[in-house]
Amino acid sequence: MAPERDIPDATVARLPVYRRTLVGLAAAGETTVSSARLAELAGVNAAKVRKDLSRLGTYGVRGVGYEVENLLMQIGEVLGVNVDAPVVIVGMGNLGQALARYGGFSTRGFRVVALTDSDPKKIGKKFAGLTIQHQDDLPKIAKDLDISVGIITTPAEAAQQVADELVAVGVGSILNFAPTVLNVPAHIPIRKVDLATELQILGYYQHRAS
Amino acid sequence: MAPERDIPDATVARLPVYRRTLVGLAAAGETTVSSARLAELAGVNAAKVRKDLSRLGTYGVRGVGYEVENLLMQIGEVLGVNVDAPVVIVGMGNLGQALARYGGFSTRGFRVVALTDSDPKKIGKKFAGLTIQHQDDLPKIAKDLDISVGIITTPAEAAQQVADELVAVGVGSILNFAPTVLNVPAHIPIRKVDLATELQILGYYQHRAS
DNA sequence: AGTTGCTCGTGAACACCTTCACAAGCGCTA
DNA sequence: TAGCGCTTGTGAAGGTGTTCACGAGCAACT
Repeated sequence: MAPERDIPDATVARLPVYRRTLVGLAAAGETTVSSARLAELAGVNAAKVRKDLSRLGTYGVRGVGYEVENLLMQIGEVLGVNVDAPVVIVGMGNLGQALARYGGFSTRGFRVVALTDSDPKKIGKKFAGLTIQHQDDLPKIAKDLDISVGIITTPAEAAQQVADELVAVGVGSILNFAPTVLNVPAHIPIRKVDLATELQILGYYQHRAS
Repeated sequence: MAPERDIPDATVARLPVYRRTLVGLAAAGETTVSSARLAELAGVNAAKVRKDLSRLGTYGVRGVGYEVENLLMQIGEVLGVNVDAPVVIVGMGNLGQALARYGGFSTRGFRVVALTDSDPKKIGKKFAGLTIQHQDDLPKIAKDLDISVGIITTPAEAAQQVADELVAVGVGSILNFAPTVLNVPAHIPIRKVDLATELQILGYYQHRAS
C-alpha cells in the first residue's frame, strides 16, 4: 500500500509543488506531461523531477511522459492528502484570524475544525463559522474532534507552552508561526514559518548585490 | 567593511535565528555566550554554530566564548538589518491585512510603508495607519517611498503579474505568499512562504510514522 | 610559571543533493 | 518489421552541507 519508504527530505518538500502544478494541468484538460514540461512549470530541473518521481515507485512511459491523473493520485497517497486531517489553530491574533479564514487548506486534506486562545475577551467570537474556545479546553476539543495537526500563532513567549499542550493531547504534527525555537519529542514532525526570518534572508542577498 | 563574501546559503538561513537568540540573551543581561549554549537555544549543532560564525570573519575567544553585543552587530551588518528597508504589501486580503498589522518587522530593519490592492472597494481603507492604494499607482509609490521589498499576498492567478510590476519599478527583493511559482530575473532574490505546502510536508512525515 | 579546565577554529570524513549524460524503451509511421 | 523521434530511469560525477575530533589558545588559580 505504502508506495515507497524513505523518500529524501528534499524530494518530499517538492512534492506539494508538483501536485499543485498537476492540478492545474488536469484542470486545463492535459492528460500526460513530460518531465521537461513539469519541471518548467514547477521551476526546477528536469532530471530532478524524474529522480523525484522515480522515488514514488511511479513509472512514466518513455517517449510519452507521465499520466497526470495517475501521478496526482500517487503523490496524494504519499502526502496523505486523501485522509482528512482535523486542524486546530492556537492563538487568534491577526495571523490566526487570517489563517482561519484562509480557504486553501481544504482541498489539500486539511480542515480547520477548532480555534483557541487564552484571552477571555476573544472567547466566543466567531471566525469562518467556528467559535473561539479557551485554550484550557484543548484536551476536550482534541478528544472530541480527533485533532491531528496544531498550528501555533501565539506570541513567542507562549509558544513552547502551547506546543507542550498540543503534544500532550496527542497532536500528530505542528506548524509553528511563532518566532522561536520549539522543543518537541523527536517523533512529532514540526515545521516553522517565520516571516521576519524570511525577510532577513532576503536582506542578505539584496544587501550583498550592491 | 563587508565582513566576508560568499556565505553559504545554509548559513545565511540560520543567521536570523542566531540573531533572535542573541537579542534574547542580551536582554537577559548576558555578555558572552559559548557555541554550545547558543546551539542549544537555536536548536542546532554546536560545531555548526562555530562554523557558521567563522564565516562572518567573527572571532570568539577560546576558553570564553563569543561576545553577545559584538556578534549581534556583525550579524546585523551581514543581514543588512541596520539599513532601513521600505516594504510594500500587495494584496489586502486576509493575509495581507494580518501582515500589515504585524509588528515584528520594524525591529529587524523592515518597515511597511505602503499597501496596495486592485479591488476598488478596498482602496482608501486603512490598516495600521496606512491607506490602501490602487496597484496601478505602484510606480509612483515606489518612486516616492523608495520601496525596497515587495510582499505578494494576492491570489495565485495575479501573482506573476504583480511580480513583474514589482520588478519593473525596481524593487530589490520579493517575498511571495501566493501558492505559485514566480519567474523573476536572476538578480532579484525571491523567497516563498506557502502554508498549504508546509502542511502537506508535515502530512507526509505524520502519515509515514503510522 | 605551571597546571587545569574550558572553548574556539578547522581539517577531514561523511552524508545528502543536484546535475549530467546516455542507454533503454515506447509509439508512430511506412 | 524496421526505423525514427522522443522521453524516461539511472549510474556517475560534482557540489553543498553536516558532523566529528582534536590541536591551539585563553583565563583562572596556585
